[in-house]
Amino acid sequence: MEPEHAGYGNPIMSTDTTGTATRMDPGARSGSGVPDKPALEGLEATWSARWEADGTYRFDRSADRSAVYAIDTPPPTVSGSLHIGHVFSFTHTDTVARFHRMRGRAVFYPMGWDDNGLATERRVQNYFGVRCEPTLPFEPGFVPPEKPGKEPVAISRPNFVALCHQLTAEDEQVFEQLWRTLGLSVDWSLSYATVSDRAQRVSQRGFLHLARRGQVVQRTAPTLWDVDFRTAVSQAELEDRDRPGAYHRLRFPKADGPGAVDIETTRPELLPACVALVAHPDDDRYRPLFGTEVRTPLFGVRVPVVAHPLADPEKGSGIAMICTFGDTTDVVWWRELSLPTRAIVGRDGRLLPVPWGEPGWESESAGEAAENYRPLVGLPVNAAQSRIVEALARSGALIGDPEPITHPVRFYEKGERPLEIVSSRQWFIETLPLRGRLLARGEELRWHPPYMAHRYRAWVEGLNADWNISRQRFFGVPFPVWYPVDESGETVFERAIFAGEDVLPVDPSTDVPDGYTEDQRGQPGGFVGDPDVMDTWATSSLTPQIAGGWQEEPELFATVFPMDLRPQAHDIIRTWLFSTIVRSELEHGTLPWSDAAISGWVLDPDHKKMSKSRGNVVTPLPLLEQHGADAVRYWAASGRPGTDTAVDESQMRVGRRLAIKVLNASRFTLGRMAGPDDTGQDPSPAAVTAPLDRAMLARLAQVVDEATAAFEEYDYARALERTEVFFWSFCDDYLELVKVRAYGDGRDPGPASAQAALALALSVLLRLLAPFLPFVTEEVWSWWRAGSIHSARWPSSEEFGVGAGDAATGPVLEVASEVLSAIRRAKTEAKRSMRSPVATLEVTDSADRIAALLAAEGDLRDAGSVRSMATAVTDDPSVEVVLPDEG
RNA sequence: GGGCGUUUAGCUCAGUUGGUUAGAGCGCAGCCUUCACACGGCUGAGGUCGGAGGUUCGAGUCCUCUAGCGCCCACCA
Repeated sequence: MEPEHAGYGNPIMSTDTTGTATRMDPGARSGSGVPDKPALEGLEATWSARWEADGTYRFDRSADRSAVYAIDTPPPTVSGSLHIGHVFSFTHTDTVARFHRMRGRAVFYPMGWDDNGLATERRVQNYFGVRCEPTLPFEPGFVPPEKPGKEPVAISRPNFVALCHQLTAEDEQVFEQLWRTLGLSVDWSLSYATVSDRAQRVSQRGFLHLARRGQVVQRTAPTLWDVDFRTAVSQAELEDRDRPGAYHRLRFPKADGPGAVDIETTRPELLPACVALVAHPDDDRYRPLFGTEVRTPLFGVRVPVVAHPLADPEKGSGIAMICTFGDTTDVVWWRELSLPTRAIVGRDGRLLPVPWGEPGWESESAGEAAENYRPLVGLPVNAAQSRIVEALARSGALIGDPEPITHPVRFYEKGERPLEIVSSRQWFIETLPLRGRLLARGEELRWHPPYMAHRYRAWVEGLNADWNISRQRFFGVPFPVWYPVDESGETVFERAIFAGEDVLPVDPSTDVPDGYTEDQRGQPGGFVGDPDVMDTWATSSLTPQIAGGWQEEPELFATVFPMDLRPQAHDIIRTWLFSTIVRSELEHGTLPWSDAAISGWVLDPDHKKMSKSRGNVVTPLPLLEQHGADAVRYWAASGRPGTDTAVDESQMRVGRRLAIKVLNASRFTLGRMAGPDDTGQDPSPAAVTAPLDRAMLARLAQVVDEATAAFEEYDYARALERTEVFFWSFCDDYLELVKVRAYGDGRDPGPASAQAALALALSVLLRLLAPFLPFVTEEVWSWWRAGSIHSARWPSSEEFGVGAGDAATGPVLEVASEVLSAIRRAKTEAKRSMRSPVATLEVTDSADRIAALLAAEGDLRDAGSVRSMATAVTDDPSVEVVLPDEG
């Protein structure tokens, strides 16, 4: 029993007033609290409300660390649409949470909302028809247009942020309702949002700690840049997309003397930004050129021919132009070869005006260069390319026709145009020096399934840049930093003024650093706030600290950190999982959790990846309404850990059938008992004496062990499968076999044994199924037990004691079931009713199996309506069923 | 280019240290209006386990090679 949750009482008394569809008129019930027509409809509403009211899933803060099971829940992006994938992976986590709760752990299972970042900004822009214009003043009482107009309304940053908060709050309500309907055993009192003050404090404090230790640095460096969003992005947010392009063969005349060098490029528009040509040091074709100079066509700039091992002799002409900056290889070359910078692409993706002939832009024909460049200024890179190719063709520097190719191009994962690389000032967490330690943490973490560790390792080994955490956006956690402005009005970035930890969170655009006053903002001798916000992962990487109350609730944090489980999907190993390990390593010198359970994707019914552009995204609510939460959970829990799984409504129908079977089999089982179960306790296994009953319990004990072992390894799918297989055979065979005997008055050893076995098995089976089907199991539990099944203890095979079978009773259930099947087969082939009698039954088999059969003879004869039965021991097993003549 | 996963009945998938005639559900067919369940039950027909080779008394299960599918990573001129 579970004395701490004895408050449920009997639902006949306590929930009839709710008038839910499952509740029949009390008069229609059988005596023991079992409804006559049990049904699934309405269970979600009834029980989710009840769990909330009773605090069934409330985390026990007084628990000892060793008794705590803490989950670092993935905060869903509330600005995204509800997605069946959420239901899938959150169900997996929930089954694990319920398992550990039933095993007696205090489960720390918070819900987080990721309402940070670009996704929210975009949704707010579209939803309200507004755009953020940071130069505008705050407008108190601003109300957005009822319907978004054609032209977005420009509003101030504070107004924009307010709308972000408003919309995310509404979205969070929708999500929470979905989660409650799905039956997640979350402690809703622990919810957090990534833009909350608390999350901002943690983010800013984490940043300040890094800054104090010199682990975050500000640098002006070539930065991956999305020209549409006008923000920097990090390596983790890149993705490659195949795009059409073309090799253009360009001729560079030698600067001194006759001759020329031909190179190939897909980005001829970057020719004005060319700072060198590069070939492999061992490439004999170009070796004589190393150390010499060539002139860029059209612009007449002298650039050196240099050697670097990254140049691939096989690619193109084997010699490439280095521009500042076309891609990340250019950055490597530029850095390692100490080349000058000639940047021509602005932050808006258009070509900048440049001073030909002046320092850095020396040209042997500056006038001509300026003439050739002028038409390009202000053009987007694509248009500039067309224009410059025309000019190159006219000048004779373009050799042959461009050769179309398809090649991978870097994009921001949420972006629509290829990334450019611009030089800008950004905050970086220095991850490159950490690689060794991060790899070791990856080894230390227990991955489920284990092969997911490869993805992490590949990512860490492939790191080529520190983590840029600055974003030039509006809605996010600001950096708690200001900079002095010197007397000449220049910002002195080198002397950053950090906020004190006691005043967090701060917004440097409205708060003032110590020693200054607001009227000094932006003035010579005054200060300016850091205009950027943090990368969304800079906050999400701290979810264990945010949820666990780091530095705010020290006792809580000590109790839950390091956490036990990080559940997440495999697509964000390189972002969320990686960045969380980085932050924990730097701040705490430990893993943030011991285990990571990686779930797969949900694919559409045709096994295609779901995406908005394909229009095949499946929303969960209609499925929950049609099939019921337990059924949808059944489908989700059938997906093996880490495996991509298709939306499969037929699986949901199977789940629904299972849930209904639980209702009916429970009703039947409880109806077999001599009277209402007035003890509220499982019967003693000692009461189970009949060999068939003992054999059934022995098999069930194995199932308990298997399910427990599977859950301990996070293999909820196996636990479900083992339980389910047993449950169906329990219904189809065992229940049929004991049906008649269990009708007895309970005083004979036979009926008493059957009734005890039924009650014990039902109690165990409901508990095994509770993590998967929380609603229907709770409903049935409420018919005959006090308290929530979800606070009941997980079954253990030790509970069965003497009830667990021994070798002698082992095959009884198996043999009896097989012979019963043979009887059914005979009746089916003869097209008889299953109730029709069997005249004689003759069974031959080995001595052991015949003995087992005889041990269940009475049950078998009852179940099969067998009039006469004969057995013989032979080496040739057979079952002969003789039906009486018809009529 | 490197790596990971996957390939078992029409479909979706189990198959845990290699061991008797390869399992389930769905779908399909037939039967049963059975007193827990027609949102049901029973029974049945369907695979030789992607391909080739090897190890072994014995392989879906281990090894090698190979093909298809999916994914991850990569310096993408």
